[in-house]
Amino acid sequence: MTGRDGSDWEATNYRTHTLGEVRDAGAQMIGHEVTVAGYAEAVRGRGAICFLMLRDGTGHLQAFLKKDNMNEETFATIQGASRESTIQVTGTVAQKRPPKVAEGEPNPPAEFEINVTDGQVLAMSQTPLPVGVVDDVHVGLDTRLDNRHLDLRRQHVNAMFQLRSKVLQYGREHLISEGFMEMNSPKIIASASEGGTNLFPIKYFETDAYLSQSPQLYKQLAVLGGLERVFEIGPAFRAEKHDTYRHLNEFISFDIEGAWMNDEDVMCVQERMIHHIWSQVNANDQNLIDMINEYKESQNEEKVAVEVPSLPFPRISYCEAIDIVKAGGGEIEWGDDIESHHCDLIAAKYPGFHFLPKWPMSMKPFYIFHDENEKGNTGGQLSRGFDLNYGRDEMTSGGQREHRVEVLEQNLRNMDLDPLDFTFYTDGFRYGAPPHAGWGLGVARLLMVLTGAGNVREVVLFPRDRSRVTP
RNA sequence: GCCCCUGUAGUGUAGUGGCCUAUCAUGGAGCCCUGUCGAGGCUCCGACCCGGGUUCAAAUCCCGGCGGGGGCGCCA
Repeated sequence: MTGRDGSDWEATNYRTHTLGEVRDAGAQMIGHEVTVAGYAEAVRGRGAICFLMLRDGTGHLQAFLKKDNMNEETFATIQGASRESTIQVTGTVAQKRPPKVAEGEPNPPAEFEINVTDGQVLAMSQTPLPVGVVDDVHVGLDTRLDNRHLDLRRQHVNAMFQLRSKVLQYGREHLISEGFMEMNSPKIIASASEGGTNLFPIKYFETDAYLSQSPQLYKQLAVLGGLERVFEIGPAFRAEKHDTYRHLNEFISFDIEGAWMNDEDVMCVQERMIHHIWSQVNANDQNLIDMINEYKESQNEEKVAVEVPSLPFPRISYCEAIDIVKAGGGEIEWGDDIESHHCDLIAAKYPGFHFLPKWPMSMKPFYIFHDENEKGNTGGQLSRGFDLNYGRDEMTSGGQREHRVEVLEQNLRNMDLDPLDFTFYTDGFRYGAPPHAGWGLGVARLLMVLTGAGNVREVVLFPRDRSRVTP
């Protein structure tokens, strides 16, 4: 049986063929008996015949039911099924009667259908649907998320999550090709791993613990332990009361860390990975992009195009970025954070992917490396920390890490943190430590770019934000 | 935490103190027709977030609560 993307699926007890398979290979299957199953997208016809439009994960196919050809009761049950009910039918593949075309118009390519001889309703759908699956009415995001199980059946939404899976696949694929290995770090941690951000406290037996805000310190320990090149795709939790289109309190972070590398080295890894992802999507997944665009068109939204970015991505150092913002009329001084409205000014010049390397050390966490000889134009200490932005939005934050344990401990003290709270981490540096670097990328942010989604919640299955913990 | 906007059938909307017995689309129920194909035709169903207040009169104005959206802040 042919599955999604042409993959080979074993027949199951519920179907011998997928709908997409009959749709595509119907010409060779005419007269063959098949059993298929799917959701009832439409059930038309109330007389002696009935058209049942079925949908499964591979596509749509019409089933044609005639009272004379089957058990009367079975016919009546299927004819009376509500939209989205799951239905299994058995019948023979036939060529569909061609539609009437105007004089002189070319005949459309042959289509196929199933002449049903038997079937059953597997589960009847309740009516009315809280979210129409094929209806051309706009649905608010909140309603959609409350009914994600149905929202997900909508073609363009489904396509977004297929695309998400592809992006992760291509990203993995690329990193593995560069010698990175996949790892997992604990999500239950004993103390604030970095300070700064707010953690979710949890009860861990008789002691207090927190949900991990980042795999940062653990992936470094793995590298120090000799794994050299690691990556992790996993959840990160932030207890911040933000409420924007791009923040969530639980998100999937795509992290890497590599030994014997500096900030520039890992920026190169990242741009090669993103280039690979875009190239692969461009080559293999235009059908998913088309589904998304089909919907955008119906809503009069701007369509998305997968433009493979050229390498290398522009590098705009923090100092340069400040100059650009100032030249654009923005109010900013060296040492200030580059905020969203500042990013708009930079994005006007660099609309696509661009790195922002060499931030002031004072703005970066204690584990970021700095070279005492690298100072900003006002004399402030620079770091080897960088961001990757797409337009106004931050995708990644990364950098070379501090591998000198005495500097690490001094950095902690400089940031009012107690080195004694971090011995689980700093101990890893006491017996020789390779210089290393890495980054963390927000998967959903990347998906927003690729799908043109205006809200990060659209590309996260069950988003967790300030006011949503269900479903 | 701050500011602005907003809440009408299952869904998405129209509505600017009396023209509201509340619009339209989609949907649901049913009938007719039917090898339809975004099927079509007809009938019906279905809503003003909650609680106060102003007024002769409130979906509409005011206050509070709850929900939603946007912006800011916060944010390795």
